[in-house]
Amino acid sequence: MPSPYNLEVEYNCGECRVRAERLFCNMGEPAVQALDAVKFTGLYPKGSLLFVEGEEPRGIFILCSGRAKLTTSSTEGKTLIVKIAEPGEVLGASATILGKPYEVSAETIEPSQLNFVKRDDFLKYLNTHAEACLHTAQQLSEKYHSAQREIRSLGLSQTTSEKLARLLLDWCDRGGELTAKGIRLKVLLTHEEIAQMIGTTRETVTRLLSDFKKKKMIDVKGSSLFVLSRPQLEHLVSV
Amino acid sequence: MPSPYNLEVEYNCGECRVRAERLFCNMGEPAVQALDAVKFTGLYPKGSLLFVEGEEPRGIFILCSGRAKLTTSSTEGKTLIVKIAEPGEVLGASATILGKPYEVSAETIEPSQLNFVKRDDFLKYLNTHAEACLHTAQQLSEKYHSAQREIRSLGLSQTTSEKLARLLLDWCDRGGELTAKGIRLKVLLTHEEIAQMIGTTRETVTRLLSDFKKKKMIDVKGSSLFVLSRPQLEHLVSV
DNA sequence: CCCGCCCTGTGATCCCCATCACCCGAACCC
DNA sequence: GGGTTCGGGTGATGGGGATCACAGGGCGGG
Repeated sequence: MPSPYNLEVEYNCGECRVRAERLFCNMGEPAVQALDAVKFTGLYPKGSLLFVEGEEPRGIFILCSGRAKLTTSSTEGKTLIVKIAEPGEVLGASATILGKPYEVSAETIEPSQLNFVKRDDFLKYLNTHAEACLHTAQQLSEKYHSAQREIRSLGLSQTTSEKLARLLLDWCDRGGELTAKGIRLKVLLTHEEIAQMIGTTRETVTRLLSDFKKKKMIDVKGSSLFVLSRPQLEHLVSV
Repeated sequence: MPSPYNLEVEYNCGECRVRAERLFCNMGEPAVQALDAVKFTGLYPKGSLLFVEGEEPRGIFILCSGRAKLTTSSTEGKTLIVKIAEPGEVLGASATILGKPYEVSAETIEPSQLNFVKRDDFLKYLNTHAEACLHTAQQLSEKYHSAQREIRSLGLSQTTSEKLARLLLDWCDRGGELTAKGIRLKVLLTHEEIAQMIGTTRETVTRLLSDFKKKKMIDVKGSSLFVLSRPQLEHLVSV
């Protein structure tokens, strides 16, 4: 099958190979088939806006592959990246359920496959499929959980280096690759975006990273970031 | 019926007068009766710890009356108040659903009635009562929504006065009483607690409040706080 | 090839607010 | 009545980081 953006596309949830690994999608046949019936599969290039903060909820997006950043921004143009969504996550569920405006914006940062379900269809689906409802509750719990982590990081950190250290440690836990040189992280974000993740400025991120380098805690080679001394990083984090 | 702490107690959800107003409890007969069968009603004085951050989830608490503060704290002893929970809210649901440790601590700040449901019972209840599951999803959506607001406030505010102004405006929206002198708020929190809500120090809150007073934006009489000029407060808030 | 754009790196400056230190009044309780 | 505790009010000080300004480097596109 020809697939744009070099994406492996799976149009049929029933045949999806990775379904079992996905918190939400891992449901029994009836629920999956019913989902297949109402969803619209879409392919999106990097930088696609799925929905915008404040907009009335049109429905939910299930992130099948790729990644998306969830952001919120002030009228002054300052932007905060709330979360980088990974495959398997459901985007826009809370707003869709409550019928309130989306509380964040969602934008793909890689070519991505997403399954869209219209609001009415989704609500009907939840009402008729208890299993889907349960999985949605789990998804929402996860989302709340990670929002809570973000709150801790933003509210309890004393200094900006603590926030940055916490972010790096977070990355180690979820995508670190062990090498001889230390834990290798692929950094696909610019300093600007890292700054937006921890609520600071681009310059400060640059300065802190080179400070970490000077102290031999990390090393940067191209888009790879090596964590040389995890203990030192942890030492910066109080909480 | 004799009731400790001057609380009106309702032991029977089926007969609860305010049930219809409560997002979660407003369910049909079967779901309510099943809830009645597994819940334990408890009365708690001010300052009761319902659960503690990091603890394995024992179950959920439904806040029938009273209020509770949800907090998270660093090892250094710094505390952040994440939310003041109001009657009708379900506490500890996300941790209970995921089987992960509670992500916040919950402590009553008024004498409160709470209905407790053990984890296993709650999970069974969700599995057998689709309506309850749907209402739980709504509850979780609400929680996520308010967490998102908190993230915005913590991450996007430029200054502390902005955060404080935002908090006051929030209070106006949810519990303001219109009087000739302006919007009256009953402040039941100490400066210390206000500081913990916006991630700053007690001294700064004191200074900012007296600054606001000097600028005739607010006035304080005992535990009443009058918002004299809402527009001026809004002007401090950029987002 | 060279121009423009985006990302990174760094210096200088300034100000907000955390921190420490102390005082005061009110409530509370031996 | 005299401690004691708790909440509120204020001054002095210092540092962290936002802000502004500019320089270099990689990279794509005309």
